[in-house]
Amino acid sequence: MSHYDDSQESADRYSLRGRVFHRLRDDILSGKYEEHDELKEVAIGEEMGVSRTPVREAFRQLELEGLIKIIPNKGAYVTGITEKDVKDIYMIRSLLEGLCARWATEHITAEQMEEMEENVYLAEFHAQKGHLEQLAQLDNRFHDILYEACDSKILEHQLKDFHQYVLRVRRKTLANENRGPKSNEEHRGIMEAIKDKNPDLAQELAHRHMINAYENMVKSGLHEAYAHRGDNVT
Amino acid sequence: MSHYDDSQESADRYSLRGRVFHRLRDDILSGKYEEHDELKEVAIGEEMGVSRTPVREAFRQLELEGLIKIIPNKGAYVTGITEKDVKDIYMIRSLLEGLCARWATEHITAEQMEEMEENVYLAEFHAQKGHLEQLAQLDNRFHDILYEACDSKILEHQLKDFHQYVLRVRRKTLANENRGPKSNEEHRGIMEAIKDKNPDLAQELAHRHMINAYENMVKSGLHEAYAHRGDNVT
DNA sequence: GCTCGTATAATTGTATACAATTATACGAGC
DNA sequence: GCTCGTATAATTGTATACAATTATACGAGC
Repeated sequence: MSHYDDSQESADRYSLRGRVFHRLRDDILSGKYEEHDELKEVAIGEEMGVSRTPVREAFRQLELEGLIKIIPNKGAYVTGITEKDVKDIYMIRSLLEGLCARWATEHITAEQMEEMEENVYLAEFHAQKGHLEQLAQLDNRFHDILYEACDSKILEHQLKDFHQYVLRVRRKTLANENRGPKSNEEHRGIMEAIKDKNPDLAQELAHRHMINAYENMVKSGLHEAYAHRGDNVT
Repeated sequence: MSHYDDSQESADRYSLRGRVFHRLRDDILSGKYEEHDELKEVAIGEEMGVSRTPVREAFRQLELEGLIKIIPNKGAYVTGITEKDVKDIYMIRSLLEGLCARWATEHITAEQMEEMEENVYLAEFHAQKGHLEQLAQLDNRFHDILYEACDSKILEHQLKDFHQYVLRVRRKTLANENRGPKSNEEHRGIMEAIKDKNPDLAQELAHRHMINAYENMVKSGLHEAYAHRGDNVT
């Protein structure tokens, strides 16, 4: 559990180990490697043109991130994520997003408030135009702003971790054609509650927002999962 | 974020790397190494009689656990934990312990229920006798039972992680002489709510229990912190 | 005395060699 | 054809050598 650094940044991108780590992470999250796939040190090393040492170190990190499981003397295997795991994560997230919105109400800066408003208005525009790709990106950004605004390294890290983890089961854009605009309406509600300095309402709306996102995901069939990056699920 | 394995167990204890990892972890949590201390690969290696390779791999793991920060080409430094971090963790935990108690109400097994009851009765006995050490251990065990009973690998792992992390700021037993019995009374309430299959009450009580634990900790001065392992803070 | 630059030492980063462990191939025996 | 055991190959675990980077010592110049 790394509370102090964004796991995104912690493993530096410039050392060989950092590059191996990030690339393997992307490959797992994007679905290039699937559950139960075995990752072999030499094969990965040759593929990326490095020796086993940085690969091994990257493996240790991936294991703690929960993306692979290392069985001593045997090998490294890509881990899966069950539907129950996804549900649990969304339930946990719904509570923590609520807390985050509450704290954001108390700690948001003028600049962050500004960007959040802009985000909502811009998203409304793209929703009308049917620009799903932009909508998805604004959705992600909305949550990042919220996480930063809560002014808690610990909570921010926790939520980003969960969000990242859930990327693995993102569904195809199709399912989100209906959700996109509705999601943005909910963002507007959260944004206005924060602007009005109403922590109770902000918490409640952010909480519901996450539950709605989950229910929508289930309804549109999360099962065959594992889809494109950049999709909009929040 | 490792959702799939208890970080306790994931790094196997039998490889050199695993041993180095666990020993360094204990040393940091117990306060042998303090904030900003630098960990040098060769020094640690010599001290434990191993080469740099396992030490380096252990370092990568400790970094993701948030216990050290590695600055590329420079060194590994023990990270600190601020009072705000502790507060944030307790607020987050209070929500998640509530959720955990709710889920436990729905999923607890007969054996777990049995052990939980036993735990509460035994703790009451030790509280009357003034056995602080036993009380502390039963307190820890109570929470572990709760975590296991919620039947969610994700939530269980999350809560254990937080609990472990907070060990770093545990205060001396003294401060808990009053808290011990009170804490056990609260455990009894949670236990009975679970037994009565009352999820709302269980959630609320577990939530409050954690907030009370935090407030007690603050009242008795968490500041000069860093104390004995096995103390009772929940 | 202070600042700066350079030489040297210390330290981390990476590759590789060898040991230990596990997987695979394949034939003996039934 | 099936089971088992052994030889061989493949793979991971650990130590170590060398490269690259950073820290330290120390003297020149002001």
